[in-house]
Amino acid sequence: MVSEISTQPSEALQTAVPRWRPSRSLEALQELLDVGEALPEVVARRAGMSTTELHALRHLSAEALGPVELARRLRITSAASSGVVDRLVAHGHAERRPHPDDGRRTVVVVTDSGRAEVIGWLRPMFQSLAELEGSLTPDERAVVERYLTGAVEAMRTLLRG
Amino acid sequence: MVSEISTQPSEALQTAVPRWRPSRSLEALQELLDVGEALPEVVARRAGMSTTELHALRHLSAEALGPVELARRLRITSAASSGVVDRLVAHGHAERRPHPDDGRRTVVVVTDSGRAEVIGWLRPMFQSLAELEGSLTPDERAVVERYLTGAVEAMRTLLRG
DNA sequence: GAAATTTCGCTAACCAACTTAGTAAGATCC
DNA sequence: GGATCTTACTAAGTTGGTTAGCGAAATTTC
Repeated sequence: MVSEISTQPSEALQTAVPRWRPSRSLEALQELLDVGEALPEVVARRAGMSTTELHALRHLSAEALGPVELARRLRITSAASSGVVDRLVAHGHAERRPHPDDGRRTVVVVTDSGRAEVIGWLRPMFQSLAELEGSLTPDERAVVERYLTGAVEAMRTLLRG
Repeated sequence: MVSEISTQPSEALQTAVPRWRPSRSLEALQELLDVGEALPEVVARRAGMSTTELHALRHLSAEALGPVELARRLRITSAASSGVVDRLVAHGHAERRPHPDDGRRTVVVVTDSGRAEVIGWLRPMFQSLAELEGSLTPDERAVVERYLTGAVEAMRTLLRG
């Protein structure tokens, strides 16, 4: 074996990277975002569905929605959302019901199976996170909360810009 | 108009959700993960590439890698990675170079254009985040760091589990 | 040091899940 | 009450992943 991962095979191949010298917490945030992105994919595949379907279940678990509103939240087209709902229904994770007041609309409701699917996979994590939070003093919790909402704001700005 | 988002059209449609009563900071974390997931998609489309390509550029900006190692980090197959590198090269964002010591290997190196692409889009966010962090006292920063690494650990456990 | 095995990067064929485009039905607005 | 908008859907096309498998180079085994 030449080298495990030879990142510096020669000077010529190693370009001058204008490095951030990111602080530890910025690094931790990066890492958090990375696993945060990997996690739904892994969990979804484990549960035999696509990432989008898992997210749809998450949203629908909080409140019943129509396909169009679901599409907006998932940042996909309503055509795609239609297919997502089809697949959820096919797997018994959701049901379509007619909207009582509006003949055009459909209300997508999560079934117990769907809710179990979402909660079952994510509960251990939420438990750990709740514990982690429990280990903080109220003051510390306030600091964390301020940081998190600030980070969300920074990212949202870029999202809109 | 019947209602903006009619979430409770009737009692029959509103299923009994076994609600978390998530704490504020857990909610903030959820939100952070959500925008954290939305952001690469939006930025990538803006830059005219796929999410995977953007992530590839991010990894390659830190260090030059071969397609197989890149694939491992992106959690895709080496076949897919081959295509990712093809597209990056086609857009002038990366170059393939032969590995000096190992005739089988290729080293993928980011070009200036590729680096500009990544940094240009993400810099404003990192700047905001750096500012946010600057507004913390050293003690607070330590708290945040501890929380973030703890959260990463909790999620990583689920990832491996 | 030759043969067997592994690793790397790639191509080909296939497939899942998105997009765009467009339709019909019902609601809303002068 | 006719024009316009909204909702949900279908059909066709595109993108970007997968599995399978190949040749070349490196590594291990005998």
